[in-house]
Amino acid sequence: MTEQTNMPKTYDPSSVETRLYEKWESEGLFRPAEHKPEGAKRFCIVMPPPNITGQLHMGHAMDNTMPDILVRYHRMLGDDTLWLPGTDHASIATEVKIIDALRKEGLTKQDLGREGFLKRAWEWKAEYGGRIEKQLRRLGSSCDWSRERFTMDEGCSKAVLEVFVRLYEEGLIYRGNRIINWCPQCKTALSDAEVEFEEQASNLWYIRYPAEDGGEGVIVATTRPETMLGDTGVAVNPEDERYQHLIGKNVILPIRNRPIPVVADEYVEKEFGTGAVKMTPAHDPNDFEVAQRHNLKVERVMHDDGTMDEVCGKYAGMTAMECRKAIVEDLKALGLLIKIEPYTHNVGTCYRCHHTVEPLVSTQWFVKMKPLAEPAIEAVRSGKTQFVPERFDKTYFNWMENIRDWCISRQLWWGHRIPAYYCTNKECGHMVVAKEASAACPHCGAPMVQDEDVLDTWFSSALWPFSTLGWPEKTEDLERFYPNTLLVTGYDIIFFWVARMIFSGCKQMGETPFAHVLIHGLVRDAQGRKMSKSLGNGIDPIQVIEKYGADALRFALIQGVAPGNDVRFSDEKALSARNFANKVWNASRFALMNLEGPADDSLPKSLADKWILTRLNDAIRVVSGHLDDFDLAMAAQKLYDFIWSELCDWYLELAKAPLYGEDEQAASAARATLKYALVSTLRLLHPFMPFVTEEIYSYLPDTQGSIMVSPWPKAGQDYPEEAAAMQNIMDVITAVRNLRAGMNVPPAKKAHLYIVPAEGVDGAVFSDNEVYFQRLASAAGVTVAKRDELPGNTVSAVCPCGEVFIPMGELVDAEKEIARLNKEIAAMEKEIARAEGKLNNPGFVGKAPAHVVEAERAKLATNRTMLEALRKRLEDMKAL
RNA sequence: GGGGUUAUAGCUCAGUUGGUUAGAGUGUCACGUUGACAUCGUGAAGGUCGAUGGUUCGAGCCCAUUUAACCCCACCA
Repeated sequence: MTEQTNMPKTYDPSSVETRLYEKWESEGLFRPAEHKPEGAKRFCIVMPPPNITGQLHMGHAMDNTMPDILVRYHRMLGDDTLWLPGTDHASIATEVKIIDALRKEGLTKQDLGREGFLKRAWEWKAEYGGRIEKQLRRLGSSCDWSRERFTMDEGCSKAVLEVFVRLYEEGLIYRGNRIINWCPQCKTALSDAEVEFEEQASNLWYIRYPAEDGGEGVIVATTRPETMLGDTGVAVNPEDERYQHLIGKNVILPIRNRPIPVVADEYVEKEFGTGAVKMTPAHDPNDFEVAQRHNLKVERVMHDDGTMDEVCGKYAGMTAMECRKAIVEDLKALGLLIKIEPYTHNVGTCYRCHHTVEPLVSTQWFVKMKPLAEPAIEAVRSGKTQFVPERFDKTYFNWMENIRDWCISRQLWWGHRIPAYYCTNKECGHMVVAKEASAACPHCGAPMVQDEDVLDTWFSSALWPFSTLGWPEKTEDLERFYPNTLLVTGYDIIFFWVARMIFSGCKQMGETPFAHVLIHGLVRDAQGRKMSKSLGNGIDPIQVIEKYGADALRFALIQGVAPGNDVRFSDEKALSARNFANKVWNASRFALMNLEGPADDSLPKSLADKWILTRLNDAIRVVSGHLDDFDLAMAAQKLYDFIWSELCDWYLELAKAPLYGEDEQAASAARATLKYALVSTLRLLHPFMPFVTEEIYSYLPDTQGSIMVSPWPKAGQDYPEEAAAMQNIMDVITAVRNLRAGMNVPPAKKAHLYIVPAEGVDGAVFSDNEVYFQRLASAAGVTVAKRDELPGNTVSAVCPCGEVFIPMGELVDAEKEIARLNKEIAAMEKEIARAEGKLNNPGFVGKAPAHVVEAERAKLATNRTMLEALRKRLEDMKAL
């Protein structure tokens, strides 16, 4: 060792990560240049904004690790790189949390009033909004915090107003009384996307609706007897012979004792139930549509809180469940309940509180989707936006092509208030939609009041790729970074977010918001279960960072994951990644101990030097290629293999010879290569493991500034011949190790090697590089020999480049050696037979590409030589 | 009902446009502390790539059928 290094023996992430991040941030390294550099390519990503109420979870860790790798890569490439962070106000999720907090103080949101509640919400945002940002920093996210945005900040709110008014004026936003999903718990409307279906065991109740003329009438089957109070008709299939006589007539709705018409509609399946369906247009989406076609009345029978309303008479005030019970009892008493069948069906629930959703008719605001969906479908169909992996475009098309109008109003307070103003004069009733509040009605002059509702939280996040860049103003950032290059997010929010950003971008900007959408899967627990609060199986990324370091967490998240697939996260994975970081640390530590002294790049390079430089070039090409394809897992795998199996296991060991040797020139050349290879490798690894690479970089001599703004490595000169020669040496070393291990020879016991080169292999390569065998194969020395010059009592191995013999004296067990040789011969014969079969096949020789055939021939020739050597060797052994 | 994913070593998973004798991590076994690292090194054992059929000179990879598990959408009351 020429020099002690002050690098600690093991890498301790906790002592460096925060310090490095603060340094990066304070030096402004996350920010793009003031203005776009001449000729630079754009690389821009907007961060999926986490909810302000949220705590960092593995989904966020994935959402941020992947872009960070790509952003750091492109920054090093010299691209005009921006990663824009921000947070989401998460209307319903936040409001629910605040209401929970209020309840603990014995308060309701009504107690505070709208203004008081919003004040409270902003305080909440100030308190918790910062938490997630701090946590994102711990991951190493190199986003430009100076451009950080919030969906309810002034600029984003302005964008929301602009879009709402524009769409309204074009007739793409309208207010209507339609059937929507209502959450009785959250007391708000929901969009279709916000309803999750759950399978529930229930019953199918068969109820008789007698005919008006006193006949038998019809039996309907229903899963929701309580909604019969709102029935305004019965539907049958037009072709159903059983009911022809009833079509156009009335039946009597029991309990309410009113006549309702029987209508014929294709929607009804003859085979299901009785083939007759009760129509409750106000509380069932399908019934609502049938009712539209047949002019059936729409009558609500339920309050917004899910209890039965006044028209229900004695049932008023009951919950749906209480009412169901009572109705069933009453129908039974009336003799109209025919039978009850067990039945399992899907029930819609609220995606936030999981309360059963009530479909009901209500006046809400909607976005007319068809005209918006078309350009958005085209954007993906034409390839202007590409999903990676591609298969997710199917998910996207399927949704976009079957899209229904988007209910955007929410009966909440926390969010963007709908910019609609109503005249308080009931007789006038004029409505104005405008960016500026209207104080007086333009028609009658009466005071105006603003709509009470706020917008779906996804309405504002749909604008994120451009609202964050300053739109609707024509800012330099908008010009410079729109369209974004890439969006990275999980497949679970393709509908909620990705799809809506695409149509919003197409509509407002006239251009799709991003060229690529990189989709990742869910992070699951070690058993493959979805992480959830109720299961309590969530893994906290911060705890993983504290235990193993952010680099380890990042690496564990992307390593060995096929694109778009779910990932199982386990402690073992993080441990393995931590060990890799430590390996890199120690390899660097070794290098640093030996970099003291001249390092002359112009001196003749050793075989090992030329080999590692060639392998490094390969790593540079492969890693860059995978990053260009967004294949982070493959890039990480290549780095792992190159660093551990080639750089550390071979090159560092090989380099010890010149580094510890007497030859100053050789040492100088080795230092030059070692330094170059190490710096290049650290740069390649930096996007994946930013902290450990930066920390090492700071210890290296002659490196200035931060590794994160150092240039991405470019492949240099290749040395194919020397690399092949080195590979031959490595093959022999491996064979020798193999032989020795087979005989349990301890490393301390050195042995002389006799190498008989194969035809066409220059033996000088082995003798000139004797030192490699001494260091790595416990060799006392190497003699390049002819077969007839060999000593007796040897064990041997056959490599493609020749044979190696080790005289092991009494250690040689002839019987064991013969058995081993027989085994090898058998394997070789099998392989030769395979190759011969292939090459004797005229189809293969005729149709396979020339290089494949050539490779097969070359291999066969080598194998034949090896087989011959093995047989000879067997003869010799038997002769002993 | 429609769409999608997964099935490869004991376990967890990779495997790029079809082309050497299918890889890694982890676990197991043997040996080892050789002047970066035991968070390590060397070596070994371990797989008829879910099944069947097809296309092809050649299939883990492409096609069809099939079995099993899972996910998303639709929502026959």
